Amino acid sequence: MLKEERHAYILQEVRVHHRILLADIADTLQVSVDTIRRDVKELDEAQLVKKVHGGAVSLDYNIYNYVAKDNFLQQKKSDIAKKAVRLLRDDMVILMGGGTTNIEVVKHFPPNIKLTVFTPSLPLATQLIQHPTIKIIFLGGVLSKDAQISVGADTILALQQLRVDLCFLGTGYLSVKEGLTEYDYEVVQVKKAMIERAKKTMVLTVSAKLNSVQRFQTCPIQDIDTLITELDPEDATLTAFREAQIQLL
Amino acid sequence: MLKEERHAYILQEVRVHHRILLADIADTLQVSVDTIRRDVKELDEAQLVKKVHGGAVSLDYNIYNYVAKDNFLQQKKSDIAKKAVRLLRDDMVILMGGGTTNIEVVKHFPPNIKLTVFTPSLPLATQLIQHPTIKIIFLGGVLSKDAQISVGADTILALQQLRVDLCFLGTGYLSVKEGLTEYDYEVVQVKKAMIERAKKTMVLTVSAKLNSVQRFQTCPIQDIDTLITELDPEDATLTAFREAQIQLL
DNA sequence: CAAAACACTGCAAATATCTGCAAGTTTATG
DNA sequence: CATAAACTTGCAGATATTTGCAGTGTTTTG
Repeated sequence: MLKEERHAYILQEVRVHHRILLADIADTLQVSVDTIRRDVKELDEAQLVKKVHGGAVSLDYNIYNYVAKDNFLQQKKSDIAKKAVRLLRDDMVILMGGGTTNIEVVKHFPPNIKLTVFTPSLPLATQLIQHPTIKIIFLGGVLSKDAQISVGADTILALQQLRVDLCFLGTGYLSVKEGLTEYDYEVVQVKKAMIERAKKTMVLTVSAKLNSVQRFQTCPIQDIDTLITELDPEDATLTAFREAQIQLL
Repeated sequence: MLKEERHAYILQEVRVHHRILLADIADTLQVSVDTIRRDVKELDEAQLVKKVHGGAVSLDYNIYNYVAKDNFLQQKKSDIAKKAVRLLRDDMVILMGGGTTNIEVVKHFPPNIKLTVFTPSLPLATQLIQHPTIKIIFLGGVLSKDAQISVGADTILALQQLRVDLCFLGTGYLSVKEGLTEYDYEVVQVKKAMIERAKKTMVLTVSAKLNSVQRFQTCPIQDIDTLITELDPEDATLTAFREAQIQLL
């Protein structure tokens, strides 16, 4: 194998996954880690990748974005995500909706976890593609420009063929009295189908969004199994949900 | 064996495999490695291949030019995109594959055009979402991490329900003899289905990619209606395609 | 702060390249 | 047609590059 081929392979991997591990590449290409280290060093000197301890990252992939954006709300979402990933086990099949909280969950996926994720969300799928071991099935359909998810009959039909372990819903407004509500009718239809096809439904939301109500109902409160917020499960804000028999994390 | 014959053979091998090993060629042609080395040196000086330690690689595979070439390549892709959008009319229904050239086409869509676009490509859908008047239908399926498009049975089945006006294919390698080829088998299956469901198929590619061949055939040259490159349709490079009755833009 | 993972250095073996040369082949020319 | 000049090819020996490994230093992580 030519050095140039290895270089091309490394660049390709960096383009697709935004980051690589030297050991992975060495293993795949059947050469020593030292060789890959030297390759990456050259690519770094040629300003094609950025070499870091243990691997390399893409130049345009802005790691600082992630930290810089770490504002107050982001911190809460990160806390929610950490709780959510604790529910995951290898070989689970899950459904994920859209929203920045769910994206945060994907960022917190353990690097080696083996999951099958079904999603109608374009941004979520884009985030998932960067994970090395997740199998992603995108639920096709008409793309809603607002929500950036597939909606409509095709999406609902595709959902009806599934039976998954968990469903993570990251958008929407939850209230004890009105249940889960939404302002977009088409999104409601998709979420209904998602909840129906999952054994357990988890709602992920920052506490500020609780007790709000929107125009359309996705489901009554009883259909929600678990509520994950940034708050301690014992927090007084959540009392009403605790009384409604919702599991709190 | 004449030197020119060896040169032709070497160029052919480089076109097909993107790389060669001096020792392989020497063995196949039954001449010394030194001779092949000198041949490759000449081809390198003539800017037809790039000589590297142990062999040679094709120029468009030459990663060191990657950054420098990028703007140049971008200009070509922009030229291709401008030609492609001239084919669009309001209320058309089209299919678009992946690749940076297709993304460029989307960027060149007129702001008010009314189109329905079906696509299995995640990056393309993400780009399309920014357009105000396009109706997008994402073709769902298992997401290929390399190609960033949906592949597999679900995608093919969804495609089989369509009948569209135009299909834009932006990746792949086109040669008169071998037709449209690809290195990813699953992508080939999707593209086959796309071509089948479109009244007309347009291949969009920079001229450097022409006359290259990959492992799997998507379709023979006759199934392609139009070839759009950055070159003038009368350019001598395209003669073989003109003779194959391909419309050139 | 200690263990684990990773990086760096120098070295040796394998492989590739370069140089000069001699033998063979082709081409040009009177 | 004869012959010199130019080119081509393979080989041998010297030089250079690549690669994996072992030993040692550095960074990361819990």
